[in-house]
Amino acid sequence: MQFQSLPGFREFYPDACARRNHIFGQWKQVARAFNFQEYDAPVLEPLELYIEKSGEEIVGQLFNFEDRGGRTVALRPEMTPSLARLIGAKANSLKRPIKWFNIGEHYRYEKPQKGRLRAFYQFNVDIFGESGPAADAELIALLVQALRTFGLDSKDFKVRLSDRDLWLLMLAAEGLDEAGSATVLGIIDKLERTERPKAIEQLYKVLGDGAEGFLGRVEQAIAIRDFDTLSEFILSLPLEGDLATQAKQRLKDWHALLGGIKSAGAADFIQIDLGIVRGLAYYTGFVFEAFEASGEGRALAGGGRYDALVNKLGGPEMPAVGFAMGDVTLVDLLESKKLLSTYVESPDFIAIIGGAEARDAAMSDAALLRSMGYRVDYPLKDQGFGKQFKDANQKGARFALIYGSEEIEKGVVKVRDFASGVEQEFLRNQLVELTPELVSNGLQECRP
RNA sequence: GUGGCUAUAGCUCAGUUGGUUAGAGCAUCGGCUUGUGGUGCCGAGGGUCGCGGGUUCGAAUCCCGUUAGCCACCCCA
Repeated sequence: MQFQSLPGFREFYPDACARRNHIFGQWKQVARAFNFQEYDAPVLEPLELYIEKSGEEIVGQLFNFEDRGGRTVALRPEMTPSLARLIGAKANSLKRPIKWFNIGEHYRYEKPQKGRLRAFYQFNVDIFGESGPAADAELIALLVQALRTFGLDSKDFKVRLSDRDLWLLMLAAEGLDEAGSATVLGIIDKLERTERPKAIEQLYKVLGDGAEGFLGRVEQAIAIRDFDTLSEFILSLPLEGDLATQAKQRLKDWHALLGGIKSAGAADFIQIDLGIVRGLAYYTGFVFEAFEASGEGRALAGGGRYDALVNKLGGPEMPAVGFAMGDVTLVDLLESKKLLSTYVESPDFIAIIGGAEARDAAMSDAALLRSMGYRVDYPLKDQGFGKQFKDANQKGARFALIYGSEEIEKGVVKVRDFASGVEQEFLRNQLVELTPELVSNGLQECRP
């Protein structure tokens, strides 16, 4: 019987695993640089947690089952509900702002295809306890940095920035109530992939004869790419009283957000684009998605504000903003831009062993160097010198430790620096003292 | 859930109108005297040609079915 891995699940051979760890390392480093703290949460959760957040239809896309105790459970498809629970449970004792991140595997039962698997890693970054746009700016700056750290620049990706609050104001100006707004936002979210007549048909159900004119105004809004035009557009909306005040305040928030992003050096990566709505109902303010600039490929990351979710999942009122970045589309992009190399680590030392007696000496020295934290290897079976040197080279060793009968007799080991070709004998009983200097400087050609 | 494409060695692929025992490169392993460098030379292992049926004297090749993978649509927290 031949076994294969399950569809959409990956196996990581050492080179792939090293590459994955490199990506995690970069993510982690950026999160640390922004002073976010790492947390973790269970991979398996009660199914109800996800239904509560996203509704029954979610179940079709979950790895869910009944455990032996009769509990209905699911592998986590995302981190946010677990995180919201963690936050909610200790909300009153956590110092704010709460800046947390996680890197973990997530699972969705979907048909695997390009950029999308059933098991994937996500970099989740969130800020809780700060409702002002400074938090959104901080998070977007981190998102941009988390992509730039791989060598991607503003020609490679953009962060499209939108705002559900502005949309709600625009829709209020159109006379839509809350329910109507929700429906229309869903349509706007998909506008990019919908043919125009079809969109009008969908809008007609909510707006009647005004659908086509409405769509025109929506398209006008979506085309806006700079703040001044956006500002003008919003101020020209037929809003009165409280709504007009809200609109002005919201523009101030936009101004602050864009200012913050600019100060963080991320302005080149931002593209105002109200076409981004993000289908999820729980988003409440600014929303954003990082996209490959070419327009090809899937979203690299997505996020936004979700001020109501912690409360909805049983916690106190807690403003929140966060994003998630997946590893699958990121690796696709980095590969296409040739920004990934090989990350397998090479040994510091490989012993070249002349015979049985030499083997004892080599193993004893290897044990010593290993205990000092150096990466040391030696051949597990006796082989000719030529072959051993060849192998040492292929493994990328920095130094050869040569143990032949002459060296053993003298109580030394001959060290060869593969980079310079220089060899020097070291007294074996002085390895502890001499090795740090050797590793930091290597062996150089001696000049008189 | 719908559609398209593909399937030959670990990987990338050849394989003629159907014709002996299915090949190459890379990779792996061994050898080229137990004292010196990645690309050199010699050699070896490794394939039920995805699987099942059919046509034929004869099938990797033609036909039918099936499975898996990839890609696109749907969806995408």
